Amino acid sequence: MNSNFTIAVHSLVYLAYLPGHMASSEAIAHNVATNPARIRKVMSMLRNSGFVKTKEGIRGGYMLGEDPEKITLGHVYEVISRGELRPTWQTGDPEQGCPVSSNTQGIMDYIFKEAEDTYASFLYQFTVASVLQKIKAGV
Amino acid sequence: MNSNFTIAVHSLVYLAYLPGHMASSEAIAHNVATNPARIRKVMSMLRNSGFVKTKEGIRGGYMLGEDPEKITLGHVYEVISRGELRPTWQTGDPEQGCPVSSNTQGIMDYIFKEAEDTYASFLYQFTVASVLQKIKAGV
DNA sequence: TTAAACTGTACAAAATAAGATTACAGTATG
DNA sequence: CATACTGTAATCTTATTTTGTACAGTTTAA
Repeated sequence: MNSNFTIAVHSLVYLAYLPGHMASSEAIAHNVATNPARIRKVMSMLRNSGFVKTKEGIRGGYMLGEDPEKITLGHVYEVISRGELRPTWQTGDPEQGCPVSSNTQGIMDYIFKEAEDTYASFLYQFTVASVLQKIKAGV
Repeated sequence: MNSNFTIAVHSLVYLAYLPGHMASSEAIAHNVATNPARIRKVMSMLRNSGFVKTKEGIRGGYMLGEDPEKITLGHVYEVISRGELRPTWQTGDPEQGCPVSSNTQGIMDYIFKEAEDTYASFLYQFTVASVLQKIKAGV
């Protein structure tokens, strides 16, 4: 898994921290400690799902597209990182006669998919607002 | 996450498929489609946890150290991959005054840890025996 | 109508992680 | 004591992740 999910959550929390304010990719990048191009790429994905509104041109930037109480980390995860939790390396050899060699990958695919469902479900209990609250509480 | 968990499960299932039989790292590597040194590294971890018994020297190799019904994928995951599910990249900057920049990483650490607990718990429902059964059933 | 401050996107470079390969000391077996 | 194995480390190669650069397109305002 790459860190786009972390960056998405951090950026959304930052926007929730500055309500009604347009933040540029440069400002967000500085807060997140990465580069503006990467922020813009992640924000593009979030915009396609309605989590943020973007505006081009002078005085443009990003702001939340929904109430921070309504944006769950589970939903953000689905949009940004679904499918990236499992390793891409493939075990065994489909051409081998031994069923252990040829069929284990298929079972692992199933197990990884179900396990990721569990993982994503867990994340639905958190929202951008609840994360911001924890941050303010200094937990 | 690297693929050591997949390799561990595949190797254990292979050993369960050949009960009472010593398999060499070369034979396992051929079945898994990787190299013997990698198999030996993973098997070392499994041996430290009692999942397999190893024997050096001529006619040596590996065999299961427990009943395949008793080896759960959750336990194997804990031993092989615990802690590797989350990204290593760190968001924000602890030196910045803004609490969003300095505290988001801490919250993400907590969320990733809890989410991984959920992930590992899910895996406890599977055993080496149940995976082998699925393979034999051709699912 | 044009300069400035932005996003959107693509591509290349650098850094890091994962996997394969090689090597060799140590250990049983016959 | 030769052989067939494990245990482990070092190194090489490849894949992935992250960063950096560039530039076309969009909006604002003088």
